[in-house]
Amino acid sequence: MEDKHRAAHDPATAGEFAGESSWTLNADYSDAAYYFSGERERSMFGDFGWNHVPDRIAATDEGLWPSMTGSIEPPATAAASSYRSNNQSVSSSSSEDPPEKSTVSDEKPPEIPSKSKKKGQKRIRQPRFAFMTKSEVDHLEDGYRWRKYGQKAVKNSPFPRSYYRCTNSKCTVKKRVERSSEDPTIVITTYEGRHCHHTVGFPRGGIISHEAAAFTTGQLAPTSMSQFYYPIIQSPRSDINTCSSNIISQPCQAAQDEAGRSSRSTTTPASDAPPPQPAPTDEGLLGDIVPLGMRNR
DNA sequence: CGCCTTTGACCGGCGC
DNA sequence: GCGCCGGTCAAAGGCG
Repeated sequence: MEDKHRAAHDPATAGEFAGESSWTLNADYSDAAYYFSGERERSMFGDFGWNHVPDRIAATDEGLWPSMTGSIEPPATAAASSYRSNNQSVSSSSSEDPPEKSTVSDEKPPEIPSKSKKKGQKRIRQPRFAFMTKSEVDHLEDGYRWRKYGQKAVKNSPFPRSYYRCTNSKCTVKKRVERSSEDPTIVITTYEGRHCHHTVGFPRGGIISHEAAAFTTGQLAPTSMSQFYYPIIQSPRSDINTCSSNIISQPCQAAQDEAGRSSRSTTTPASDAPPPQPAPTDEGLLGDIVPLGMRNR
């Protein structure tokens, strides 16, 4: 009970409970989990213009997940530039989504230990999206490079939770990966924050549609969005709820800096990006999307 | 040599 | 106030 309550404001944990609890549809889609499955969800992707939504989603869309997380990446298409600009314009309206430690590298006094910086600074959650995928591997390929910075045992779960951070020093995006205690074949991935750079490798055939882009950038109304997705996470806590719609789009400063000084093609990975990855196999990429849907508590 | 993972410790939030 | 728990840090070691 307590855990469930805690889970209510913890998407990752919440996803874990998704299978046993119900969720109220919350307009706060900045902190929600989505689950897809079968033809219906496949059609959902279609509705969002995700061009390649094969049986195994990830097999084609390397940039899919980051996009879904709200860490929108400009599509490697003509629409890219327009959406980047949109993101930036939207970001200006974001009162939340402060750099948890993002721009810290520039702002944090070097003499202050990184740990102590958290003192007196209330942790402000960034928009998060959780997904459940059926996969043999824990760390699903999503087109970005991640560095593991922690692993913790999860209460009531035999499987540890891994914490990853985007390797881009200017990017604050994090993600948690854990396995469902109920179904070990299900990997729960929770993204937090927004990428401020391009994916390492772009998906073949485009990443995201206008609708999806709008969705992930918060430009698509939650009401309309809910027609296609099942946000199953509610965030009872005020600090999360209050950061709902206005934190959806907040490209980090680095993104704007890069955009300003770099004229690189949208298909060119960031400087920190390694060479394009070899053709991925199904395993290791985003696995089968697990159907969950909504339930009533 | 650089990047990454591992892992124990630490810190803050929250419930009781 | 205390204890639990999630999240993060950072040193150490491994790997290519």
